Amino acid sequence: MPKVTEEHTEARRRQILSAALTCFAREGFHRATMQDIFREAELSPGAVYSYFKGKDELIAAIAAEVVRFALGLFETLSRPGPEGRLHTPGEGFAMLVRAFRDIDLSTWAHRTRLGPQLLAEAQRNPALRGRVREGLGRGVGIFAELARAAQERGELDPQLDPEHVARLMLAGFHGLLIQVSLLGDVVDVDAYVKTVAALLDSRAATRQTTPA
Amino acid sequence: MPKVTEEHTEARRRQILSAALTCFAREGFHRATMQDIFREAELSPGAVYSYFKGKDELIAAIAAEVVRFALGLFETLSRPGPEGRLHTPGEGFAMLVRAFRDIDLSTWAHRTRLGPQLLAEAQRNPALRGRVREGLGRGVGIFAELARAAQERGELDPQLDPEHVARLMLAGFHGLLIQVSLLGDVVDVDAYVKTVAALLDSRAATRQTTPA
Amino acid sequence: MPKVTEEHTEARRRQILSAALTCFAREGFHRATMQDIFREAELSPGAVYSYFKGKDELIAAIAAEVVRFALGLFETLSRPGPEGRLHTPGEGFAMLVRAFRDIDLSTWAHRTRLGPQLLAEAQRNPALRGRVREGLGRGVGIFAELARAAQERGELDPQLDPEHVARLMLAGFHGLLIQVSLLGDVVDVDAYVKTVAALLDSRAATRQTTPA
Amino acid sequence: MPKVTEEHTEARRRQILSAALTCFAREGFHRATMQDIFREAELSPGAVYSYFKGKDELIAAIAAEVVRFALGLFETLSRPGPEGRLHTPGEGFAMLVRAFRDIDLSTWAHRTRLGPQLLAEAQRNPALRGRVREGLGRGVGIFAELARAAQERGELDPQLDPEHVARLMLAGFHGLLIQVSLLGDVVDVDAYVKTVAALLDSRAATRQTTPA
DNA sequence: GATGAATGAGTGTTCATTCAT
DNA sequence: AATGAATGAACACTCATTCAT
Repeated sequence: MPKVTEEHTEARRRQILSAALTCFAREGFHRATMQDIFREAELSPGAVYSYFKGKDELIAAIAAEVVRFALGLFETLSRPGPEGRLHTPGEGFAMLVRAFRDIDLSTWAHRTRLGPQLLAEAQRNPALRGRVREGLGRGVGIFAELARAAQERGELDPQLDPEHVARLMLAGFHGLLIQVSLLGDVVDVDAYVKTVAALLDSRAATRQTTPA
Repeated sequence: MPKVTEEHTEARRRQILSAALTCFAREGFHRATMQDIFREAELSPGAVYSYFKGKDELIAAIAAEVVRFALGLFETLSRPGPEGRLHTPGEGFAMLVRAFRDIDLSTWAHRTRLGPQLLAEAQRNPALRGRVREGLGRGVGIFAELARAAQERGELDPQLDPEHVARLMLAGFHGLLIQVSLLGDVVDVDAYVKTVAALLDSRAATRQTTPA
Repeated sequence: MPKVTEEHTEARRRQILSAALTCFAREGFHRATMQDIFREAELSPGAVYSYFKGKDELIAAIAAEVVRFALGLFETLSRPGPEGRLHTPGEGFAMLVRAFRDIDLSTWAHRTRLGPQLLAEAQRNPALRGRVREGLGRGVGIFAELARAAQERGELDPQLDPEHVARLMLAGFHGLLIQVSLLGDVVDVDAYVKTVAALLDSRAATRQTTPA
Repeated sequence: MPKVTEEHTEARRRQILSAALTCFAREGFHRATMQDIFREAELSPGAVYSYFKGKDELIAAIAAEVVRFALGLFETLSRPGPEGRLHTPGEGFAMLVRAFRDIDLSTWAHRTRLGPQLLAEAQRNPALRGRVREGLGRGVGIFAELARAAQERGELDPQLDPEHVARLMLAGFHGLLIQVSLLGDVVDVDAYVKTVAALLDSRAATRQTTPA
């Protein structure tokens, strides 16, 4: 009992989760077997099962981590930037993509594979579904807020529905993951982000000026 | 039951494919068992296996159909509309979503579930991967063309990279499927399409005017 | 009813049996499927099933044919040859091998494969077992008779047990089929026959000469 | 059940192999199901599959054991006996049959059934085929050697082709298995062996006397 | 706490056989 | 008589999970 500290426990959890993530990204949730994970983690079945109740819990834990990451990011996005105003939608979008690309708890390639799988799996797995919906809802809320703020500052066409601008931003992100996971480096992520941001932001500044 | 031909055979194929689609949409490719499909199709294992070589071929056939549909649609999009000019990107996007929503070979709900699954599955399944990549490539090509034409007509900011505008359009579509599959009717598809189209099209008319 | 004559019926039976024999020799009794046979016979399942009750009956019919052939041959062997005396064991052995090799109702290669399979299958299949035992018994009987006659003529060591000489002759035949089926042309059948015959017969030639 | 090793593993392998051998001898390779083997071994499917990759490997392992046994025996036969000379062909034959009859890793009845099946199966199964050919080749080589030595000692008719005498000896063995598997105790194995040995050996003694 | 051999329900698939036409 | 689409029991095999040590 004194032997095993909390740190040890947490380290083991991370070790297992990391192995699982690698396997899931490599093979998909269903094709990856628990044996694969035991091997990747260099741990016995019993060891893994004493930290997680089963495969579903492993998937859920990974999903939870991804969603937690996203929620934290949204939180950041909802706070004014250094210039003292809320980020523009374009800035927000760029920050989302970049933050997601720069985490180090696994490679960008792994994450682009995992994202679409998680999204697809969430359709059927109630535990995932709740979490993912929460993340989605929060994302739409934040981005809609940015859009509304931009409209108020006269930087975005006031006729556009902020909620649906927000949905497009999320879609733009999810769709990017899909394209990268299937096409790899053919997709120039930076150029994509720049184009999307330009489309979202340049927008109404123009508008505003125009009519007058 | 001898001397049955062509129509009968084709009808059976459709019956099986339709049952498979229902099961895959309901349970996911991996969780759906062949038994589920036999039951849904009200056919015996042997009957199904005499039309398709196995589960993989069933998945491949469904993917092929989806991709074929998309390619046909892209073909339509690449031809000038009634006004004698190419469709604007916004029109193109709206046509894509609406066409996909209005096919009747199964419900919209089924298709929104199937899409993300197909995209996720394509990561690991080489047969799917090739097809999906082809569809993706063609889609980017067509939408980029529309974007370029719009730029030439002075309707889209010439600074935007047409390829990445096209990628965003595809992403906007895939992301929509994801959101609808997870959130259901919470998503107002028509409003979404209108917003995206407005964002894509209104654009440069304004721009044009601005500099002055 | 008038349409289909008995000849027609018999021709169909032979057509089916011949196809089955080809398939069984090519794939083995268990691996060969009824579908293979339908294809080989260019006949529908129903057609085949109206002539034979099932796969087992097909196997039984082929076995029956082989055994009938062997029994006919043994009958011939049991009758005195042109010189007015019974054949020597060596002559008998040579006649057995040559007769079996020269039937034309299928190739020698087919028959060398079928033989060992039939013998193995007879262990478990009661219908075959009875027939094969009958053939075996008759073979031992005939060859033992030849051996006894040779002993009486002073051409074979009288100390040898005729029954077991007969068993060796049959074994020499079955073992030849095995070797040919596994080694193909590596086995020089004629040289083998000559050697076996010499071993069985020469014996007494010596003997003959001796007394003098 | 952790920390089990070597002996345990080897014991399990033998337990499974033994169960498989029993089932194969009882039902034949194809009719025996894996379920039969699980039941006979009193083990679960997973347990069996963790020791052997599949049914084919089980068959291959059994074949390997039989061939290994035969090769070891041939090795023994190729060495001079107590009298300082090579065994006569008749002695060699008797040793082969007796050694095969006296192993205790399963009953003689089982082995007489397995032999012909293995020989038949080897026709189609390339893995078996290679092994069996090797055993056959070695057997012919050894027996031919014994025959040649006997010829040199003046104990065997020098006109006989040693290779084909050897083939007859192998055939005499395989054919014995066939007869015993089909006829059971009707066959007096000892008398058979004595007769065959006498035929092979007594031979030239006679010869010797003749010329004079 | 950790091990890993063992479990067994469940999977995708095959194929001898039937029977409406 | 002949067809061939359809059946469904049976098969080989997988893999998430357990538990004696």
